[in-house]
Amino acid sequence: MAAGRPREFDPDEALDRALEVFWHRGYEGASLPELTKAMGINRPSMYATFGNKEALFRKAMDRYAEGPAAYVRAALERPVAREAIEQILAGTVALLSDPTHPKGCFAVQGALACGEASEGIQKDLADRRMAGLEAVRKRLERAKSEGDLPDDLDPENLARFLMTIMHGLAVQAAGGATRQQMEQVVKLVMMVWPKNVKRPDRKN
Amino acid sequence: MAAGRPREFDPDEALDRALEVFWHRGYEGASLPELTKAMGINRPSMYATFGNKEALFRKAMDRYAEGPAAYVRAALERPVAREAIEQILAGTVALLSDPTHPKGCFAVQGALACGEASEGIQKDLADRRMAGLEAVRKRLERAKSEGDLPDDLDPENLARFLMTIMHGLAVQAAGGATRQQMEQVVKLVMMVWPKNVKRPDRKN
DNA sequence: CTCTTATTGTACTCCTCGGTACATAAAACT
DNA sequence: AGTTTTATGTACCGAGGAGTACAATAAGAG
Repeated sequence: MAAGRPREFDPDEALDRALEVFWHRGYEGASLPELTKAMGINRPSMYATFGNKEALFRKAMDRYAEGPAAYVRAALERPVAREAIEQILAGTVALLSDPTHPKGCFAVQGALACGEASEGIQKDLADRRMAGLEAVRKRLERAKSEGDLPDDLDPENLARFLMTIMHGLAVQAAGGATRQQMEQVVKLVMMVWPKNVKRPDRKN
Repeated sequence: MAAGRPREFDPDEALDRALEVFWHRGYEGASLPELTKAMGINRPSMYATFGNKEALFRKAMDRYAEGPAAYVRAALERPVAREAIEQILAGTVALLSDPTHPKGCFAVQGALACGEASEGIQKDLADRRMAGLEAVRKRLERAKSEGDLPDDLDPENLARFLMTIMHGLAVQAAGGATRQQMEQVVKLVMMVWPKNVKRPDRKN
């Protein structure tokens, strides 16, 4: 089989650049000229490699989940629930205030409100956020079954509370809040989050 | 002075309709055809009355602050800080789950991320959110001076915590969260919010 | 009734958008 | 070598965006 002319760019790297633009501008606010310029390629190369703007955005979503947002999954693996939540919030603040990324959260500002043509993207992003909620909820269910969470607290409500904080911080960051300001909010949250029930080193 | 042909629509009502469209679609996602159709007028009438799309959006911002979002100001006038905060959160949930309005918060999703051309709008909306933060902060400063807030709590941090909850709820609502789900979050917040220090009826 | 003024509706303008045709270039295969 | 295959770059396409020119219309002023 003939292999043809080799590609002159790294698709993963180009995707990372595209993610940054979508992150900064949102799906609709990111134009193809701005995207391709950031990616360092021309338009036909983008279409040949990624399909179209929508497909590029979806691949950027995956990239975000596996890259910048991977800290959530990692944090949830902690044996003690309270530490998992603490680590999630620390990771959130770190990401939101990382000067090497656009301000805010890609999953929030990628397509929070949009024209009719982008409603599919909007829904998919909302589903991703919902998946995050589910992951936290499941982790808190586990904590409850392990006696790692007070009996009178509902994992679903607590998970939604945590997502509310995360998404609220994302809006603060988009509006220019500093790392210190967000850290203070997290500090308040952790002051009121249920204290450990089980010993840190007992299980898992 | 000759008065000319009379206007055939009510500007305030038309502005309300425009607000709903901007609320639903965001600044960039709202097209002029969709706007004017909802307003029940044609394009030249819109330009003659409001200036242009950007001016229309800014007037919609004012309308939002004085209308749907006016509950914040009202709540802050309550004599007891904890009741003020409770009322703000109740009002937030009520607004976010009001089926007569688009899902979510206009001030958050109006222009959270956008193209370069709309950055002025984006900044102005962020300033509005910041003004809300300032109003809450001032109210909590007052509470502190009145002995209505524990000494070890910083009004600024607490205010930002509250805004984080409000904006986080706005994202939840945009993603389809129900009134009940949001109420549960608020319940959790109020469980941990500092209890009254002064008597409810002493001052003011 | 006529003149003036301001709104209305249609039909445009120009611009940018996402997406693509097509010719050229650079590799592998025979 | 020549052929095949794939990527690149330019230059385009139709669609939809915001904004406007202009003629028609509806009131008050004289």
